[in-house]
Amino acid sequence: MNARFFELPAERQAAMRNAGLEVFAKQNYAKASMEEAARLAGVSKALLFHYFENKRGFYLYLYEYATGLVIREMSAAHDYSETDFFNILINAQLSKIAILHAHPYAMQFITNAYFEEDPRVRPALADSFSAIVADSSARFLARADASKLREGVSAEALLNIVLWMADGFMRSRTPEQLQDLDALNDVFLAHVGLLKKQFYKEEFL
Amino acid sequence: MNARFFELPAERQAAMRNAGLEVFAKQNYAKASMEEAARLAGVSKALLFHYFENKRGFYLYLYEYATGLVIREMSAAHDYSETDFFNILINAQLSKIAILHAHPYAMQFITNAYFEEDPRVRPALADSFSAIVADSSARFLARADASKLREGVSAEALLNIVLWMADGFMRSRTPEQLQDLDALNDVFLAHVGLLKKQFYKEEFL
DNA sequence: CCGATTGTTGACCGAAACGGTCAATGATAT
DNA sequence: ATATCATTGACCGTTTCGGTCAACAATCGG
Repeated sequence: MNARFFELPAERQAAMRNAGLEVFAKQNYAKASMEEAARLAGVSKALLFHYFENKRGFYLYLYEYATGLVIREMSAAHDYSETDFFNILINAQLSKIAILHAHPYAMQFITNAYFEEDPRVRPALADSFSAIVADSSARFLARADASKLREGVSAEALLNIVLWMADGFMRSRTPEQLQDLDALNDVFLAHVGLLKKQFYKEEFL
Repeated sequence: MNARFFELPAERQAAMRNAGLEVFAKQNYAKASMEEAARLAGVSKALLFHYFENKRGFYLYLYEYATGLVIREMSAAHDYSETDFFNILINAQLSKIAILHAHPYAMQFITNAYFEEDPRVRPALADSFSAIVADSSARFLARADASKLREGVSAEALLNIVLWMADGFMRSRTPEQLQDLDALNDVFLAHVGLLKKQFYKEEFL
């Protein structure tokens, strides 16, 4: 790619990046259109090809950008000293909410990349990132303090419930709801608080 | 449309329908391709146009089919005498699971149709179906017996949790997992059972 | 004020895919 | 044998695809 891209005003860079993340988040590599990305970014198609050698180069730059962004944001907010079951999950989910608020298409882009099979880009996509995500549940369960949970409550099952719920919650948000970060956090915290109240032994509430 | 379509062997009808539901579930009306639908159905594009006058006719037939299917399946399993909070939700979700098992793209097709804005089809899409879905939560809350819930538990909040969780659960299923209907039901029931155990007063367990 | 560099675009290219048509083929049933 | 009908490959004109390029405009160092 053309390194002069990074000399552009930040908003222009962001416009191209966000447009690219959007088209590749909504379709697979083959079907996503550079023309549409340019349209969404508000620049000419020729300009996109001026900064990125071709579709593949654009895609791979976005991949690097999105994975870097998510790893950075997720680990920045991570507190390794925290052991409370719900607090760990809440912190992780608040980070995800913040990412989705600031970069609505970055997560979906990464998810698509994980399943992307196009031979033009598949070999260039690392599995390291997916590997980190894959066993994050195991690492969570190893660290989270399950002793605060009421008798007979499976930590794995409760983790599933919270993760599925968080996923469903985020997906059911309208674009307007995604705009209001504080309201988003409040609603999520209120519901997870309800879970916590029922699943923790009384002495830990 | 050509009524002779219904004289075809059932598998052939299903192949065309499922292919159509798939392409319109994955893309909006404008971007979805009749060519791809034919490819997925394993028939020639000309045959599709033989049975459906044009893209619009195909889409509108699928809309009618999908909404009819979902309404039929959902109401067939519905028990109006049931008032238990969790049982109502479980029954509804088991119906959804069965639909998603048998017609993996019908639900997403309907969701897309709800947001479809293309002027060629938008005017022909009824809002009656969406209206039914929209206030189903209110009707549920009016009928469900919230008195079994522990002190201080909001029925609305718990409903959200279960719905979001069910949504996240279904979305995280792999295609292979979607194949095994019994296992699907078991996993879902186990998790919802865990919720029930914590949210119901002890005398109702 | 100059010329060189760089940001930006409209017009264009050949190829592919689009929605849609049609003549021809093959099967079936009377 | 004939009429009916399922089915398709080839084709139409149009649009969109990834990608290129010449040209214009802005900026900047001398």
